[in-house]
Amino acid sequence: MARGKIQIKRIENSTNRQVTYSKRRNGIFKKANELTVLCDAKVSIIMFSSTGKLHEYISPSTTTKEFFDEYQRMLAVDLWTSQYQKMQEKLKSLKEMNMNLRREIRQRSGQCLNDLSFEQLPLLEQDIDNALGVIRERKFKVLSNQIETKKKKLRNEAEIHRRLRSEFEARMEDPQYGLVDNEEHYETVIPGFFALRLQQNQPNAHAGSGSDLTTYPLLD
Amino acid sequence: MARGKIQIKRIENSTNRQVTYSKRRNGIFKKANELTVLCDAKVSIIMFSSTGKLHEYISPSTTTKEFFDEYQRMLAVDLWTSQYQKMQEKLKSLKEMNMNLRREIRQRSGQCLNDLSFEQLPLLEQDIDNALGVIRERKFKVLSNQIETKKKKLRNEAEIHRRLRSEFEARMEDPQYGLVDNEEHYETVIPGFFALRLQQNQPNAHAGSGSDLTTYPLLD
DNA sequence: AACTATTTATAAGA
DNA sequence: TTCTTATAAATAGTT
Repeated sequence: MARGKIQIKRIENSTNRQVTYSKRRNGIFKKANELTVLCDAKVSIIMFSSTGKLHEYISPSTTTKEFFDEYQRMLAVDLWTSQYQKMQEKLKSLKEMNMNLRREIRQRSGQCLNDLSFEQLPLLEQDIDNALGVIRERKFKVLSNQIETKKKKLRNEAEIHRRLRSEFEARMEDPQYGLVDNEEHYETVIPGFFALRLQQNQPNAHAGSGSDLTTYPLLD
Repeated sequence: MARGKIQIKRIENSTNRQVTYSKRRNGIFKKANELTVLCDAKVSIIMFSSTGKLHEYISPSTTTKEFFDEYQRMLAVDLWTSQYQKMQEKLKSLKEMNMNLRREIRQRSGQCLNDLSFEQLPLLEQDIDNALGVIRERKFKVLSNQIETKKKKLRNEAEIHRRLRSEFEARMEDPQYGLVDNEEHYETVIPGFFALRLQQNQPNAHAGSGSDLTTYPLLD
């Protein structure tokens, strides 16, 4: 529009196109702002250049979000139906799934058995019976492991005890040391030594707690 | 900008303002379209006049929704946070809930017991054991009810049988009727009569199916 | 809505 | 990108 008229068609020269884009963009934004002020209007302009760069103008005193909200309200066209509705469907199906899972748990807990048909009842019973077996087996295994571990520890400490005692007795016979208060000596060398001996006499005092159904002997 | 320069400030004359709005709006839309063509850009313009009227320009080859979507993507700013994000949080929490419920069911089925601590195992066992008791009780009750119902039916039909037989015998002695094929007569009066008699001899043929753990006698 | 004097936007060049 | 400037385009005020 200056120094020669131009045809309104794509500018093939890339640099030129960019320059024109920049100039005209500013021109439009300026006009938009003038319109806003002169006519007390609200204007939103968003543009993407051919290179994908984003530029926007928005009248002062408003935000793009407000603009879109108002736009939606005006047209009564929900631009977000697709995403929104999909989400709502997902939500609904999840809630339903949730409800079913809860019901299954309730039934497995022995509640709400009225929902079950006569045929389903024995199936549920059998299923839960199996599960109970598995869980008992598992509990037993875990307990056994713990017992095994404790037994090993015990053996280990008994061994330490034995060695200390023999060393102690050897020293008792060694005139280099003479007589000392044995028990105090022991406590100095291994703190908790006497507690250990006590423990040997009542080893399963705390084993098996947590279940009032089954108890297992700690030592065989 | 013609016939005299104007100040860029709100046009107080309402008619004038409207006219200017209209003229300049067209000017901007024209410029926007030129930009679209010349520079291969995409432009969206939305404006509200001071009277609240909506006008929009959108580059051909795109839609306002696409535009907003792209705009959101570009800015990584969620314009719909309020509606959208809340929903996403809800979705997330539901999914999590769902997962937990599934895990509980798995554990109640005897799977994934590794997730349980040593203390939880006996609690689960006890819980399931209780549930099993409830379910067995329930099963028994339902079975008992069914048995009770069948017994009543049976008594009822036996009574019908008894009455028919006595009526039949009374008629046999009545010379008015003479001799007839008794069984055919019976089938006509009560279809399934002979089947009923059969049933009386093996009443619990199908009772107790569905459970291989417990069976109950149909009659006491 | 049309006209037109004038302002403004801008294409091309620097 | 910015400045310059000749010129095209937009438009304020008028009809």
